Amino acid sequence: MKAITISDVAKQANVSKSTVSQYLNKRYDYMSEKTKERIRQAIEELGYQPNIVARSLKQKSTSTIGVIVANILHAFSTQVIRAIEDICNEQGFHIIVCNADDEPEKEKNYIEMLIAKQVDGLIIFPTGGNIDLYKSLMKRKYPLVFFDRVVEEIPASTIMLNNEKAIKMAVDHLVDKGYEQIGIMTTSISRHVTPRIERINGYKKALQENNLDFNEEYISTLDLHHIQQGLKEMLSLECPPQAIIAGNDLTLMEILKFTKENKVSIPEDLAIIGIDDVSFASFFTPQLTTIAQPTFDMGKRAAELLLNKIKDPEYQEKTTVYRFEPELVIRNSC
Amino acid sequence: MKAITISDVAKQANVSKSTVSQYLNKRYDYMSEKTKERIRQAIEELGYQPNIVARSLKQKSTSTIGVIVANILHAFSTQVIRAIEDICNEQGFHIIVCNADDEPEKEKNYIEMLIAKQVDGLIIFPTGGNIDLYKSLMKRKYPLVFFDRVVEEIPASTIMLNNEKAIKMAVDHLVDKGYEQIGIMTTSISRHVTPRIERINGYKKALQENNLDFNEEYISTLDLHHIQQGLKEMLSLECPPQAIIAGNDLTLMEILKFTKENKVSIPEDLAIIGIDDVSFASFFTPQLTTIAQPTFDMGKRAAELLLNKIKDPEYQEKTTVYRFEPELVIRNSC
DNA sequence: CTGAAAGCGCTTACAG
DNA sequence: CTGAAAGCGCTTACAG
Repeated sequence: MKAITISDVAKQANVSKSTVSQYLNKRYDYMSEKTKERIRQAIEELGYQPNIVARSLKQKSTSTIGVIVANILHAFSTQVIRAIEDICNEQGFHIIVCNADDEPEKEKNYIEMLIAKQVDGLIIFPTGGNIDLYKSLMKRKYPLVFFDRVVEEIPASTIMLNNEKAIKMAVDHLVDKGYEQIGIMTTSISRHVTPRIERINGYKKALQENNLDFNEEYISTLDLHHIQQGLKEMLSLECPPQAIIAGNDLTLMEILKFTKENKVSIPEDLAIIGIDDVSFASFFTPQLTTIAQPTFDMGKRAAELLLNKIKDPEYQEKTTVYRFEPELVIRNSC
Repeated sequence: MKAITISDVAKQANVSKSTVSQYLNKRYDYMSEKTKERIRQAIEELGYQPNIVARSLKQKSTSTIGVIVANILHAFSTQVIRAIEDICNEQGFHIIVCNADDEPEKEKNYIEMLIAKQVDGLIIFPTGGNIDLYKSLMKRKYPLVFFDRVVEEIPASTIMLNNEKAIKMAVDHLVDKGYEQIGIMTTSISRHVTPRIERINGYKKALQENNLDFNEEYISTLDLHHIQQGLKEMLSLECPPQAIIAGNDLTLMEILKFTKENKVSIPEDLAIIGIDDVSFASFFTPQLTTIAQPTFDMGKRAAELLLNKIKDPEYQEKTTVYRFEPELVIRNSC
């Protein structure tokens, strides 16, 4: 079974390929009704479907964008992808999603592969490990939007949560509730991942603003599988924290596993507030107070920005970092 | 900034395009070391990247497969996608993921779009609403694997959970624990979604095998946003069930929301067992007993099957429906 | 060991 | 109102 091409349609309809192509692209300017009808019929009879690869080669545009997330295990990534997909779908774009697993090497391969596949633009949660590559993309004016992480030196549009505000909301809420020894846990910052850094800095600032003492031992930045151990140590301090801020969903889940196994009751023994509004927050026992990110809006904006850049290469944005506001969802875990 | 093409490289290296192409495709058979080296250098100096769109047009293969899930909100879908991606990545394939939202119309558009984009094969969680289209794919021998849903009349390879066994494990476990009034809730079966149908049937069978009475009122198949109401009604029966089987993760979450809001305690007032091992099962209070699906293996198999078919169009499989075995994870909710 | 030529399936500027 | 021709960037069978 050979594929049907535009030539077959042209032959069947007794017109030239050019005319069929005009028809397909709805450039009917001067096309006679009869011709249109003949082509329509031929297409139907043959079950013709245009080959988009051929069109892409000629037009130098694939109507496809690449999305490279740092770690697909965070529910945050999934939600953002969903939002991006929604917007792209409305505009006839497809997305190819890749998961860099926080490894610069994988990220590099994916970027190169996606470019070779001629995607029209890229949304990247950058690992931060490929500065030269990012730079060359910028120089080539490749449509590019960064997500969730700022890369110093690279003036690409970047979608971010207002992380300092998020932490400040968490600290302020805990203070309101009467807590003074407040700890923070998040996943490793060895690669200087922006949100984690900003959350730690925001934490220090917020303590100051509330005139609370800062205690280095109340900060933990560990790999996922060391978090439970880290929490154990923090709780064994002479003066352990009364409340913990979980820096993201996976960290929160590790903390909850620990409290469950060790019968630490929330919030009596330990108050908890998490960043990222996890799916089970509302029916967990106790119901979990969280700082929600506007994931859908953030993904939507990233997609819109990128599509604008793709459609108009001269498109100039005003700012380069777009900050989104977090929301405090008060429940019962603190 | 014009893109660098194979002609530029050829010129720079003082060889023909053919030779560069041979080099790129590692057909070094008789290529002299000197030529190789010159080409290598030219590529490096120019920063050349092959245009895969052009190659695809010529080779009639895009090294890309399409995955259309019925509903991306089920964690099951996400996990399966992850597994598919892992396998594809190993073999140099990319995936384009689409979400049909359980709407046949959307599914149809996606299938046609993906074919127009010349994907090499398709993994579909079929809505069941496009029989003719599925048939035409089969006739054209388009590499195709169905997932999670059987479509009668279409003899495509299909990856399935052993749903009857899953339910039987759930019922048996509940019976072991002394429960006799066992209900089941799942999302709507109006479109004859296989797993839901099989789960309901398996439920009836399992009751019989355990010599339990069957009560029509203990079966609920409702849209997600009516589940809480449905549960309320079931619990208001004169003789309400003592245990409920949740047919999937989203159903389980609705049930848990209800029990939380109405202070129904688990398992004292109501025992619960869920199909799909939700992320919070191990640290929920009480810890949730579930029937886990081997999602990773299932996704992996789907990808392997499809890739085999793509590589060898004559590839003949033995069976057409592949059943995977569920696993009972005993915790404390029943 | 390497090159010239044809062709993949489209689109588009131009001619008539 | 419609068609012939060139070209997008590759690959490949064949010739030498």
